Amino acid sequence: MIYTAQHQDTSCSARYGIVTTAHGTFETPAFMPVGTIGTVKTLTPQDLLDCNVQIMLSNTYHLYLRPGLEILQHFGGLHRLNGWRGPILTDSGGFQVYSLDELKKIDENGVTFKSHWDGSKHLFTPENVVDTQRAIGSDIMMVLDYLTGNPSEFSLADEAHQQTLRWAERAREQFLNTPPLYDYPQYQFGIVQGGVYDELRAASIEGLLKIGFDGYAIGGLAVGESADVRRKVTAFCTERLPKDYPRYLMGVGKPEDILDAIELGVDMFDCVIPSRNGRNGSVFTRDGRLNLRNNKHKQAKLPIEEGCGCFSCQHFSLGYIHHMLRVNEMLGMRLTTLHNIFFYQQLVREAREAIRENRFATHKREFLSRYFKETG
RNA sequence: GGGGAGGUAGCGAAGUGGUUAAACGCAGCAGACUGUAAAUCUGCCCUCUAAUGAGUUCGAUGGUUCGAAUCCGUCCCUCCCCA
Repeated sequence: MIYTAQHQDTSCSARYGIVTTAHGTFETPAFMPVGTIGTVKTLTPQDLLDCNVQIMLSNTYHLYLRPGLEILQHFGGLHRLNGWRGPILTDSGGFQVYSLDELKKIDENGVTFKSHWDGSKHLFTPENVVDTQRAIGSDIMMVLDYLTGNPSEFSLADEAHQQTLRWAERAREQFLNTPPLYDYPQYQFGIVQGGVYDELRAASIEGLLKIGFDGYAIGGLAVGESADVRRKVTAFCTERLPKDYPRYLMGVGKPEDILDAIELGVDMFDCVIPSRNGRNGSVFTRDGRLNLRNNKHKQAKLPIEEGCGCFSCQHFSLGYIHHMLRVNEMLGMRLTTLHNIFFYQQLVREAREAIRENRFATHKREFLSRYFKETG
């Protein structure tokens, strides 16, 4: 049991907890920045610590292709390769089934990808994805799942969820029958699929619980559906997932999406938004989103956000970061990424505080009211 | 003084008689980004219009032609080579 419940908010379903892994603990609700190929782009592990990151995410598909299993094992796992000594969760490559749509082929055995690097073919099975994550040495590994976009027809969503479930069973068996390659335990999460259909989500959860995992993820959301539908499906799932296991909403999301899901009882999140949007010049503040490349910021002497404790805001003006971005200096992307990751960590940190004080529902309302308020 | 090349929208640069308000790139203006094929992608970018649409353009001017950025004359201006 890796999840320790600490406090249940009395104003909603939000909860505060601690997850324990071989590389340390992290508090939930937690946000995991995405370091697909082994790094959160532009940041060092020390930067992540400075942003108060407690766990990062990486990707099995990408690491398998490069640097490859041999190198990963040569170094003794991803932690030793990339220098991040805290917990790491690896996605299975399941999302690539969705995002690399034209480069994949699915059958009962698994997924065949055409590498986006060189076009070479690679078979991913539920079993070898576990093996790969053993080589990576991630603290939490995800099962290989089959993800379709929303809306998907019932029949397709049904097929994907059933395939995911059969794969989950094989993945769990492989996990239980293989030892870790390094000297610490790893854990494995199952993934709920079923599109926007309650009936399928219910069946998916039932199947996963029967197999039994160390945590449960809600997959197949934030892939086209409206926020209302996402909220509805998320609520349906969190109500049925066991209380003593971590719940992870995969790929979500915007600050408002994360707060929504926390309120419904989700514990873990990951999303490329803070890092990718940062690189693209978009930053988050309490008063909403800002596009730093916009001309109106040229002369700004204040930091991105007054009072923000991040490295960027402590040392640089918005006008300077604007300039860095305009001239395509790497520092610009680094400073926006630093700010956004810090902002996201602050978002969940404040959520945790609010939960412990039984005021999360109010906290969320107040946050969103300011965040979406039109200023000027 | 002699010989050669050229002047196209903010810049660079296509186009050399009609489907050209004029390719493309850059710059500029905005928008998007949800388990990262993303330092990416979209849209706008002569003037007026919310839009449909209208108006004025390809150094200047005068011609040829049903029709010209594209052909001819004259002029202005750049750059290169030789003296």
